[in-house]
Amino acid sequence: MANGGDQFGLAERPDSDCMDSPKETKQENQSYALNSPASPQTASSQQGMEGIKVFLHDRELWTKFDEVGTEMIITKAGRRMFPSYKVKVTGLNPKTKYILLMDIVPADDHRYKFADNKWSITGKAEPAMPGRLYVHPDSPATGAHWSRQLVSFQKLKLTNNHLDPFGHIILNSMHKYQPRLHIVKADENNGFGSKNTAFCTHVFSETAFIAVTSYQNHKITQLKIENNPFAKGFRGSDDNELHRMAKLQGKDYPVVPRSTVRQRACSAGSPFSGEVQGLRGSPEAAASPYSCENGLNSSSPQELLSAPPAHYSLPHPHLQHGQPLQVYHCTKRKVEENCSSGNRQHSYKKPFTGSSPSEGESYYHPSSYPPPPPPSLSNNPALGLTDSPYSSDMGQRQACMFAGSEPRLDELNCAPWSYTCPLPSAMTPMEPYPPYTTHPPYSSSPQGSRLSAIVHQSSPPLGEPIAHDPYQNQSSGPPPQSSQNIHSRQLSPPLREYPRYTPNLSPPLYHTLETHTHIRCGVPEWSAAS
DNA sequence: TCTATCACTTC
DNA sequence: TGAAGTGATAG
Repeated sequence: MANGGDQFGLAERPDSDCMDSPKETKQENQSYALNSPASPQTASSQQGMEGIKVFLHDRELWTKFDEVGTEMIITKAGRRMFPSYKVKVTGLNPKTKYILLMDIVPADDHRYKFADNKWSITGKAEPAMPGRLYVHPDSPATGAHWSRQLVSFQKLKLTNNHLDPFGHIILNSMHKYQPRLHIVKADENNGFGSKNTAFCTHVFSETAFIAVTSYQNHKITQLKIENNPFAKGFRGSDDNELHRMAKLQGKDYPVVPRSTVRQRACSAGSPFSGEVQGLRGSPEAAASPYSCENGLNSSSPQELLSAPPAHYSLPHPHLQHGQPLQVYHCTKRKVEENCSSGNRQHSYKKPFTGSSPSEGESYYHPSSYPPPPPPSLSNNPALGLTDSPYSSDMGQRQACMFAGSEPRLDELNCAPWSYTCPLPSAMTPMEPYPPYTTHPPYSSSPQGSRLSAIVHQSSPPLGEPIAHDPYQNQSSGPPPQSSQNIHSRQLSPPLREYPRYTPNLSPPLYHTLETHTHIRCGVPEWSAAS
């Protein structure tokens, strides 16, 4: 791959302030574990999170895009990502319930432009959009469930509508982002956010992308057309395309598609070759994700919530491309801790690039950094996910989104975010986030805190040190470890719906959790997990 | 840059 | 069969 990371200008890697440098953190294969220095408790706190490994599905395809400089269309109505974000997860306790969710955080604080066939920085990023979390519709579900098959986030949609009422992830056009996967151990209520919530975060640098309202690089257009079934109609090696175009234009004669022309013109070099090259860092690393494990948060989930989004703030977190992020464990620390130090900011900056680990390697992320952490889960009922994961209606289940206000890293802090769970049906429109404010008001609400943290963190996280996971990256194959045993799914106990979310969480909640998130009351079956 | 609309596709 | 996801296109 190209230089991965550079394409989009991400050259820098996060430093380690907060986190240990990748190297340090990196632990070989297994590393994800938690040993993050930061967390003292790693062992215990991380309760079972340490052996979790995540493999990006279709890594090769992601890598192809990454090498060119992945672009994702964002529309007012919401657009799916392609390639789709799908992962294979192993190392989960079959009986323990987990909540899988994603967030997409700013990869740096720049605004990009595509000119001269390449991406370049054109200024400072706009304020981050409200951070939102996309909770996988099957959540909460047992480790057996998640391990059994690929976990797909293909229904996740991206939008540029700051007031989006559907719970889609809100992004700014011409800005670079990094998707992150968070695996959170469900609490007694099948939610997350409680104090001892354990979670880990995985980042695949090759999934970084620049959000656009229309494709800038024709190479990306071509890759999308070639690989996305829904774009099949545009594949036209034959005359089909010309005929189609002619038809569209109402002409009898073949017309050369504009795109074709344009593409040709551009195709010459890789766009990103320029300074800003790719999102990704080293090609090699591509597959691996890095994760940061957070073992547990001691702090209540809420704390997490409260954490601010980090994005911008961070100095550039550029992730390294290619590198796997591994999990950072933020373990137990309180948010404050996480957030606090100023230094941390820099941490992000440093890209993991440095030595990007080879594919195989993974870096361990210390969780320390404030936010990187995952989603905060909240105790809130709201956040609680109730349902039975397996319920037949899964289809119906919708993913929940949690929104935060802004994820800013800057502050590193702990500003709280709001999250929402939008459900299409049930969603309540939430309020928009406070527009770009930096700190959301919500900050510290207990309830939301953790989530927000995650959310926020999300942003920041990128910068954070990430661990690379060697394994993870392996695109395909997950290591054997995953236990395939499938435990029967436990149905969840009766669900409880939660009352809508209240203000405490974060103000902007976009949505009600109700739907998705119902929380259940006691069902401790999984408790054993750790 | 962004949006609405189009024809085409998958599901 | 219709809903929904695609990139292309014009404005």
